[in-house]
Amino acid sequence: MSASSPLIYWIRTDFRLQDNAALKAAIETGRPIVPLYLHDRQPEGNWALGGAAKWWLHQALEDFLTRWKAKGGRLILRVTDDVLAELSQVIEETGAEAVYWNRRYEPAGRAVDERVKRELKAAELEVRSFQNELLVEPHTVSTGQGKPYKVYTPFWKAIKDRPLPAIETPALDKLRFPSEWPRSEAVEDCALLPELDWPEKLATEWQVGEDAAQQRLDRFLDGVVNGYNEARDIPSEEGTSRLSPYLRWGHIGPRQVAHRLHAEFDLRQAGPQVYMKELYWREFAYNVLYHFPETADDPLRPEFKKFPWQEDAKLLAAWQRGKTGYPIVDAGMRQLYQTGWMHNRVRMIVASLLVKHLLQPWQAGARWFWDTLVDADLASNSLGWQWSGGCGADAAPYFRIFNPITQGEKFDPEGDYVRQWVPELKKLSNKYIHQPWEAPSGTLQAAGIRLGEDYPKPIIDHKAGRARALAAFEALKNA
DNA sequence: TGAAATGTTGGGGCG
DNA sequence: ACGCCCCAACATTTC
Repeated sequence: MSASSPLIYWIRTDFRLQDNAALKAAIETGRPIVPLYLHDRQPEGNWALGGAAKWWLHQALEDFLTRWKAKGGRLILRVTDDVLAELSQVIEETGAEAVYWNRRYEPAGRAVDERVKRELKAAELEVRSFQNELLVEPHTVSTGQGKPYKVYTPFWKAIKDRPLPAIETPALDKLRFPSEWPRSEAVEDCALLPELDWPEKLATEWQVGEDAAQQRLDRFLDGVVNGYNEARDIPSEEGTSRLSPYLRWGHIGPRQVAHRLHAEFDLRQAGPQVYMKELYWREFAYNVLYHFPETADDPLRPEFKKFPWQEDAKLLAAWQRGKTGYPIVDAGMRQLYQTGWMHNRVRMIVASLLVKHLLQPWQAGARWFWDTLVDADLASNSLGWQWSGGCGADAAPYFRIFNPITQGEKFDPEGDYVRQWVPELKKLSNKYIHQPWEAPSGTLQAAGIRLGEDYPKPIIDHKAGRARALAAFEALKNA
């Protein structure tokens, strides 16, 4: 092997130059580096990127192009239907003798990576993969019985005292690039942007890229995290980190977040401690999906395959568009569609309504979130929806049914969140903001609301919906 | 990281 | 003074 032949750094969801294990190791070889992104037009499995994710990816690629250019290099972009064939092609064009990447963990990606690694090694290339996107890789965790954890708390206890993996700082000043570059396609060739005006709304909401990720973290650690344990439940406040899309796309890594928490905070304090545990919920989600790869599509608890869902396209559509008649739910669904993101407390509330009151399969909700969230992450999304459906790892018991009225009153007591996203209810007083159908007709009129026209009546009566969900669960138990 | 139903307790009004 | 009732507040259990 020639020491001056190029090395391909294969980029997937690790759009950052800092804290990058594969890149660090690549630079240390002293070889010229070819940064490569392969856009797979026809990925295997059911989870091709959703619309919001594609929009984000487009911006991420542009950010990364700029970033590599600033370093005197390039980002090579290829659109393909066959990742292995395209990678082999680039290897041939460049004369590369090594390929490095950071590991991914979802089932389809793992299958591709295993095949690629086998084939390239058979062709006598040096192939290395690295831990970069997780604090704890799933294959290193098991219970005393040698089984995967299915409950968060024991999982957390088992791994919380492990030393944090060290930050991997690439020596960017030692970067070398080849003198001749292979051809690259343009970001536009990936055809990631939809024809709708949707992206304009997303663009006003999100700054995409590595710098923006660091700014988000700075802002969160500059105070917000101290109140996180309580403020995280109030959707009208900036009480959460909003780092989820940045973690999803690797603009920032969990090591960077965890190390700063350790360095700058006392983790016995409630705020930083609760946030750290949330970071480990992400680890738990990856752990579950890794060990139970079917859980993106099927319930972890197999008896739930027979749950008597009552699929109904109209109900689903009303939920998707934020027209259920329950203000806190509609506010959440509209925030999601308009910004590509929804506050986590509200995610639980809207999920409960869809799965319980409306008896729609959790997979339908998971799919909508997958298409509309900029942070759509297969592991977290699957875990979250199975949690809501009562059929997953450490799930809420099925009979835990959120009351959308009291949840609204508890977590949006002044109605600020509802008024922001459901402006037609703006003039309604706090007393009725979470249950407009209870308002006297004069009050509604004064607020300029004709119920059923300006704003829908409740799609289902809460008490009746709750009773029906419990009956469905009872039927499942007896089946 | 619930909610509702049911049970228990204790204070106050009142005959 | 006492028993009775009502009800709020809290605790427990049930879904």
